[in-house]
Amino acid sequence: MTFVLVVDDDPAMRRTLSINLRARDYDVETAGDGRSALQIVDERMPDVVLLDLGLPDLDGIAVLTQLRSFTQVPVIVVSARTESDDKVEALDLGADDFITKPFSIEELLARVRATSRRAGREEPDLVVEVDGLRLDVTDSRATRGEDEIHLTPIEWRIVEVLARHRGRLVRQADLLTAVWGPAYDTQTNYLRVHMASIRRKLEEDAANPVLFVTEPGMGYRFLA
Amino acid sequence: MTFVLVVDDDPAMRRTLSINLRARDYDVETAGDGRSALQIVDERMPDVVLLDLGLPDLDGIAVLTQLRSFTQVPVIVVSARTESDDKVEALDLGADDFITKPFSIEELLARVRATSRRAGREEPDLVVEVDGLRLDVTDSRATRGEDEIHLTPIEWRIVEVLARHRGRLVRQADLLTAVWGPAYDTQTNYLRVHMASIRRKLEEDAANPVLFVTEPGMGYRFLA
DNA sequence: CCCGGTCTTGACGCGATCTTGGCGCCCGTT
DNA sequence: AACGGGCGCCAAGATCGCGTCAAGACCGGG
Repeated sequence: MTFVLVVDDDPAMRRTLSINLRARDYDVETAGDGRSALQIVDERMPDVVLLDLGLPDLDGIAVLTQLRSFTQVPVIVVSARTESDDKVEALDLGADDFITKPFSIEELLARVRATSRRAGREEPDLVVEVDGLRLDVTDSRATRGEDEIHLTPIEWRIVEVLARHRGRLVRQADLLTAVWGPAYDTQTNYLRVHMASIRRKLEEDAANPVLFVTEPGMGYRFLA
Repeated sequence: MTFVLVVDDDPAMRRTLSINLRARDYDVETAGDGRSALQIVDERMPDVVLLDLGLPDLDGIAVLTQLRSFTQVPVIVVSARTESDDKVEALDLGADDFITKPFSIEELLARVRATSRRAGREEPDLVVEVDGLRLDVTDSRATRGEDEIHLTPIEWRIVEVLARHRGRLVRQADLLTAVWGPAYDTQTNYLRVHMASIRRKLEEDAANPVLFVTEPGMGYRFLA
């Protein structure tokens, strides 16, 4: 998932952007001033930064300069001022794009897409290894030693959800909606059947599961 | 020296931009319509293209689409229309930046600098060799031993995407958007047909593919 | 204007995958 | 001891996804 940092001193703007970005499946963090923005970038390294120029403490331009001193993170500068000088300065300082308020959410999203696409962003794989078994969830690849293990799409989706909540209980309802969508039938045994085949493929001893354990009446849990 | 292609139907605009760009030591070529623009890009491969949307023959959007079908050259779209839809469309089609008329020459120059700077991180040639087969993706050339193998534009785009993610699973949706743009039809068999012809040309035994393997329900994977 | 290459679109068959219903076991409750 | 909920398991049938083929649309060049 793409991680976007929104830097703006106006809480309403932060809120609007957050809601819209999250609705498109972006992971969003916000900052209201330059210092916290720099800190967040340093700690969490976003995929894209939306940077408003009018900040209370540091000038946006100063933030950009400091950002560029330690990272190449893609930055889209947002500004109410349309003066050309601002744009020139921002772009020359290393901004990747520039957008003036007011703007449509669609345009912003398009610029975010374009920018993160250019940056060739790649998220690190979600990989789980336990004795011989290796599960690369993002790559949908499972191996035990040298042997490839083939999982079907549905099996991967189940494993993925469980792996993302590694160690924690995932309720049946959550698992069902995650894999089959919200319109699933409560009274099915989808899970029982598919969990069985997952265990056959991934467990050493499918009859005594160690990795994929069931919590009767509640759900399943992936131990790694 | 940076080589810029200016595409605009207004001779006065071409002239103004040329003068200003040349004054900054850019090498400039101009085109007044879409066809000649495409031809120039094909023959001389500029470092940056300034593309006006209002062209006499082809729509600027159409030019952009065609450009993107054979090159990743950085494109800055210039338009008099400020409607957000235009921007969204242009950016999603692969434009690198968007600027609306009227603009100051300084802003334009800054965007040109920013765009060509970004493009400057150039990638090494992508060449794959496996037994007799040699795929030079950057060059769009394929050979087996001494024999040239001809791939069509779409086939190259598919191969390119897969080769860039060599060994990793590329999901159908990603492949589709990479080749046909974001507005693809989910229920199509583009991929099936084109993968078939790619295999006929590149695999030793097309019926038992070794290089381009399919992961049913998920996507394709290029093994090298 | 025709022609060759390319891309799209629909249809079909086959194998993999998913669904569905039923059965038996374990275990806690009555 | 009987019962029932919850689960693993199985196997048959339905469905899906893919490769394949062929016909038509489209496009650029001669």
